[in-house]
This record gives sequence, C-alpha cells and structure tokens, in this order.
Amino acid sequence: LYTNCVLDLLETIRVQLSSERMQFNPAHGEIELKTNGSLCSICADRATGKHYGAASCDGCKGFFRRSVRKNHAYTCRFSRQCVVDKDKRNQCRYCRLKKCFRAGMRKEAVQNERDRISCRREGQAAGSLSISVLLQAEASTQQFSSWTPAAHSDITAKKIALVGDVCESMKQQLLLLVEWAKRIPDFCELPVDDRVCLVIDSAPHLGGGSAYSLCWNSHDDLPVTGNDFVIPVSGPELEVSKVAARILEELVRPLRELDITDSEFACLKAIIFFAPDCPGLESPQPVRRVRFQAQVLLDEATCEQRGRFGELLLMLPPLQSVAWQMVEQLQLARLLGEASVDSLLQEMLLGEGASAAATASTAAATRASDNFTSVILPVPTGKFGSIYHFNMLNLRGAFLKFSRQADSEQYF
Amino acid sequence: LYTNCVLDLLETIRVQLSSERMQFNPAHGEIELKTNGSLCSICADRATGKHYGAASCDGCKGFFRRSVRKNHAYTCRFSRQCVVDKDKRNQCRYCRLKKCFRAGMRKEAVQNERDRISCRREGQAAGSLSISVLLQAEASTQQFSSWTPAAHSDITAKKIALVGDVCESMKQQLLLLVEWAKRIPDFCELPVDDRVCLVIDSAPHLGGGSAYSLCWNSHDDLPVTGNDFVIPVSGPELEVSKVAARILEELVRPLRELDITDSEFACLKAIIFFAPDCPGLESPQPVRRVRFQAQVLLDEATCEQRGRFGELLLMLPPLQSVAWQMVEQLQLARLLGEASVDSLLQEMLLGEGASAAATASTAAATRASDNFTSVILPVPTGKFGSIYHFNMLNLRGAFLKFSRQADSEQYF
DNA sequence: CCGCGCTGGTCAAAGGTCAC
DNA sequence: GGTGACCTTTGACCAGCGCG
Repeated sequence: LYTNCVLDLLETIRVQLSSERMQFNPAHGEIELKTNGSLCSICADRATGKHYGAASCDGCKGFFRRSVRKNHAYTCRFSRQCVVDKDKRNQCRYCRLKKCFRAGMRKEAVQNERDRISCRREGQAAGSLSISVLLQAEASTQQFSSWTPAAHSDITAKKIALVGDVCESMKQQLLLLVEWAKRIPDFCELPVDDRVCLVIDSAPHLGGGSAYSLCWNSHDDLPVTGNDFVIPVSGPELEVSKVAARILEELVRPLRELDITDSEFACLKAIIFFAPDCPGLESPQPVRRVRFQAQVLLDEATCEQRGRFGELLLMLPPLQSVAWQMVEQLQLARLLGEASVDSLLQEMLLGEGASAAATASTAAATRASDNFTSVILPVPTGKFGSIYHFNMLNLRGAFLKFSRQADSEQYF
Repeated sequence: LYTNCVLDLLETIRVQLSSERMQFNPAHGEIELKTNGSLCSICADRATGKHYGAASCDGCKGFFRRSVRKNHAYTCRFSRQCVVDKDKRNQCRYCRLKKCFRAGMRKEAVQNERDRISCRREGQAAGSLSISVLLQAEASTQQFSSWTPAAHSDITAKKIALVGDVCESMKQQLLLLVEWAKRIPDFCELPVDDRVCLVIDSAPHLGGGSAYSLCWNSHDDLPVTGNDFVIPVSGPELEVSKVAARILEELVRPLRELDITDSEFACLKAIIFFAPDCPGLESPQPVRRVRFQAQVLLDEATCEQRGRFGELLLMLPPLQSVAWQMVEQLQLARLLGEASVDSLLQEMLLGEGASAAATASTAAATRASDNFTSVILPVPTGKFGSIYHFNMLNLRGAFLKFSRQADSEQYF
C-alpha cells in the first residue's frame, strides 16, 4: 500500500523536473537541430568531436579524463544545481562532472595507459533487469497519462484539491502502476498471487505520494495532483495542507537539489515496487533478487558521484512516512465525513465497506483501461482469506472484495 | 572593433611563436639571464613566464589578477611617476598597476573565479565523523549495558516478555542512546533543541527496533530484549508476537544473511539517528550534512562489495515500519489496559498523561544515570510549546512534560 | 594509401593556497 | 587584508591506433 504512494510521489517529481528543464532552456530545440554535433553537450562550447560517449569540447574531455583517472570526489559548495556553460564551467567541478555523466560520458571509456578498447564487455549478465527495460516501461506508461507538463502554465486556473480529488488522482495512478509493472519481465515471471501483492502494497507509495511531490509547480512551490488540482500548503482542508507541506519539505526539496535523472528515477521506482517485505508474499526471495538488481542498477546510474546513491536510497524512509500519513489522513477525513472518498479507492486503500456505487463510479476508469492487456491473471477468490498481516489498513482484504467484482479483472 | 580583433590575433600568434621558440631552445636558461626575457617587465624581478600578456614575476602576476578581479581603483599619493622595481614595487599600487598595463598585460586575460581546490584540508574536510568515532561511541555505550551476549546460553531460563517488559527494555535503550549520542562531536555541536529532537525522534527506531533486531538469539530464532526477556513468536500476547515475527523475518534474517560488521552497524545507527526530516528540527541542514558523512562512511565500510551498501540502506524502511508498529502496539495495549506501561516510557513515547508515579518508577533509571555527564543542557520549558508536527506519537510533547520533572535533567 | 574519429599525452599559462 | 612563493588545474595542440 505505502509503496504505491511512494511511487506516485516519485512520478510527480519526475514530471515536474522535466517541465523545469523545458522552462530553463526554451530554445534548445532550434539550436540543437542546427548545430547538433558541433556544440559541447556539457558547456555548449565548440565541440571537437565525441569523447567518452558525448559530444564535447577539449576542456570537458580533459576534465572528465582527469576526474576519472584520479578518482576525484568533488563537493558542490552550493546546492548542486550550478549552471555549466563556457564561462562558468570552471566554477563548480562537482556540477561539471555531474553534467558530463548526464550528457552520456561513461567512465569505462577512459582507458589507463595505452589500452586497447575492450568494446564487447558490456553485457546483461547481471540479470534480465536493465536500465533500458525500466526506462521503456516508464515511457510506455507515460502515454496513458493524460497529464502533460506543458499544459501547466496557468497555476491560478487550477482548482484546489480536496480529499476527494486526491483520492481520484491516486486511483488513476494505480491503474498506470499496473500497466507499468506489466512491462517488466521479472514482474511477469512472479507467481500471480505475489504480483497482486506487490501492486496492492505499493499503491500508496507509487500511486499516491509520489505523484504529488513530483507534480509541483516550480513557481509557487505547490504540489499538483495527477488530475490537475493544486494542493495548497495552507488550504481549506488542514490534513491535505499538512501533507503538502511535508511533501515539499521532505521530498521535493531534497530531490530537487539532487536533480534526479530519468534513469535514477526508474531504478528508484523499481526498488520501491519490488518490496520483499510486502505482507502476504508467498515467495519473497525472487522479489528480493529483483530489488537487488534494481539497486545495483541505481548504483551504476549514479555514475560514481560521491554519496549520490546513498542520498537517493535515503529518500525511501521519508517517502514511506509521507505515504503513510497521507493514507491515514484520507481515512481520517472519511471517518469525519468531510470528503466523499471514491468507493473504489476506498476499497482498494482503506479496505472497508464494499458499496454498490462502486460500479458506477469506476466506469470512467474502466473505459480508460480498455486498452490494457491482461498480465495478472484473475485472482482466485478466497485464496487470501487466511493471510492476515498487521496493518493499519487491511489492503489485501479490500483487494479481495474488489477482485470479486465482475469488472475488476480488466484492471489486471 | 576589427582593430581589436586583429591585435588580438597578432598577440595570439606572437605568444605562440615565443612558446615555440622556448620549446626549440632547451638551453634558454642561460641566455635569458642576459636578455630581458627572464626579467619581469614590470619590476625587473625574475620572471616566471608570461602572464596576462607580459613577462612577469609571480608577485606582479598575482597583483594584477587581484586588482582586476576586485576592480580596485588606486590613487597615487605622489605625481604618478613612482619607480617600480623589486624593492619599491609595493610602495605605490597605482603606478604598479599602470606599469602592468603598459608592459602589455590585458585585463581580458584574467578569468573568472574557479572552484576551490583545498586538497590540503581534505584529510579532515570529509568531516569530523569517522568510523573510529562511531565505533568508540558504540564501545563506550556497551559498558553501561547490563546485557552481555555470553550470558545467553540458557534460553529456556528466560522469562517470556510481556508488553511491560518490552517497554522497560525500550526505556533502558533510550538512556543508552543519549550516552551514545554524547560521544559524537557532531551531535554535541548541534543546537540544544535539535539535540533533543533527534534523541526523541529516533527513540522508537534505535531504542526499539534496532536493539531488538540485533539482540537475537542465534540458536532459537527468538528475539531477546535488553533486559533479558524472550519475545516469543507465538506467545500469550498476540501483539508482541506479531512484532517478534516481523523483527525476525524483515530485520534479523536479512541482517544475518548480510552478516553485518561492527563498522557497518555503527554507520547505520548514525544514519538512522541523524534524521534531517525529524519533526521540529530548527536547522536540518547540519543534520543532513552529518547523515551524508555517515552514509559515505558506510559506503566505504562495505569495501566495494557489490550491492552490499544498497542492501544495508534498504534495511531502513522495514526498520522504520517495525518501529512504528511496535509503538502502536504498545499504545494499543495501554488502551486495552492489558499492560502497565511504565509512566516514564509512556510519557516519552506515547505523549500522554503525566503521572505522579513516574518519579518512583524512574528511580532505578535515575540511579543508573548518576555517572552520566551532562552534555545536553537543561531544556528551557515552554520553548517547544508552539511546535506541532503531525505524528502518530506526539513525542515532543511527551518530552516537554518529561523535561519539566526535576530529576529529568540528569538524563541529559 | 590517406583521411577520419577517438583514444592518449604534453605543458604554458590560467587558477588557488596560505604563512607571512 | 594584501603579498608572493609554491602548487594544481585547465585546455589547445599533437601523436598513435583502428577503420572504411
């Protein structure tokens, strides 16, 4: 459950970061079309060719070689967001090296002595999981998402999110999560019961929380939900605002400072999703194995930047904590009768009260999922009855009821 | 404009030619002693090469750079005709700078400021935190603990832990935690309020979770508390047993498989303790810095073993989750009246109901703390009143009440 | 054969450091 | 706070190697 929230939070940050990048470089499209190969992709100086995997100038080439050779560990004196251009490229070596890696330079391309280039060593012996698989899964899921960063220019036109809107956003993210998981071979090879377990358990982390912290407006520092609502830090609903404040402070700010890449984001998402401690898991070992592969991939994706891998992994506890609080707030609001929690989401997340209204309210979602192919087989009812695991929210029970409904099989 | 370009071009060619000449003339040393090429064209000191367009010594080079960088406007106290030589070059800045320009120095050749090098202080620039500091803190704390691993040969002789026993164990761990923190210089340098925050906030994690998961009996797979009780997986109290099962499955088993070393454990403990997201923290940045150092230390302590660093960090989410559940169970038990939670622990962890009995029941703990030196200053009462942060457990409030008690200052 | 692309290396002249 | 002897980093330029 909490994993889903976390994943949702991540999604929001990722989208925001990509929109931020577009804001800061509005004309990069034209320039790169004309002088694609002649500009250094790190500092925009005149490039002298491809070096270590990226078009770059002699300066960045030499800098990268020296840094890799001497195994330098730079530290940014500011907030790891320094501008790297021709004039300022020598002002922060940490950010320059970071941009080298980000531009595609690989430290394996730096040879010592006069080595022959050992070209064909790059294999996928580490397992079937790879960065490209994760990135592709992410890209495939993106097309289902109705939300686009470019559309978020006018913040004042957006409605303020109430608890119900947050729930709706989480529901949408949940559907996308299933699609995402189906794109990962390791997931498909798991036992069907465990597949259900993982999706259900990770819902709040990836479906709820992550979407918020990622869809925040860079101008106003306000989180934006997947369905185009603004979550105000001080709004009409105190619970929602509290969560928004925590998202900004504990998740958005650190991730913004880290300036997470797409690859890193993809790995982090997989690490959160493949949770071996997921309650009710029949065979945790395969899941643990996949998570191990994912965290090793993340380590590689951070490109030897001192402490970066650790900082990214240390996002998980606050992500879990915020997701937890978010679900708790939703339940609280429901108990107080302040919001009309969608009955589907209620079943999925809160595990109480099956209602007849569920069928109607899930109609839209069902239509959206018509194109989805089935990977998770229909869940045999009653199989989960014996499983009980302490949890503030009995999600498995909720899913059981949900899966008994006729139209629910379409989600999987 | 064009003239300038031409002049610049000429200068470039001239520089290139002179450097070429030097390359082709390995015996230039003798010759240049006679010619003006080895003399600073500003002060006639020995030149160290061409700088900013003119042959000059290090002194004039540095003077010119500083003057240009800081955009200094000097004035001559005499008639702008001062003699500038090796002895008198520091007597008039105006005339020295004038002569620099006249000798051919161009202010365009002075570049922007670069990144710091600061390689000399790298030995201690990594921070005062080190493995040895952490190991020493751990060792110093151990002596206060009454529990010794060797004494645990007879598992059958131990009593089965009830909720009350677990609480008692947590209270002891809390006291040890304060002692441990005081051994870390970075902790002592924090503001007093933030020190209190960290201790209180990490109490469930370090006082509860990790203490149990690490004090387990290797023969019988049963967790053992600090005060020599066994936590049964299937015991009279269902809540306790559930926690025990999770501890074994999610914490003990993975840690046992990893075979965590003392150094790694010490780092992990510091990473958990220095939580920048700790509610109520005044200045999170120093805490984040210390945690960064700690996680880098852990990375180094894992000795390049593939994936080991990640696996260790991935212990934190389940640790947080178990700690959370444990405290929740204790509160549940208290509500049901099944256990007599020690009033001190109740205040510290559950944040409710100050009781007169607290003084009596903490007598033993107070005696034990007589030897502790005071590092955290007495907490000014009322200072935390305005701080409120959503938490399942209002620990800060609990601590406030606790700190108002007369004997509580001894703990810090 | 020769040019091209991408390695490696060199070292003048930039930079920064820190007792004085 | 400036000075300057002393050290590190930068990047324009050159050579070597594999390839089409």
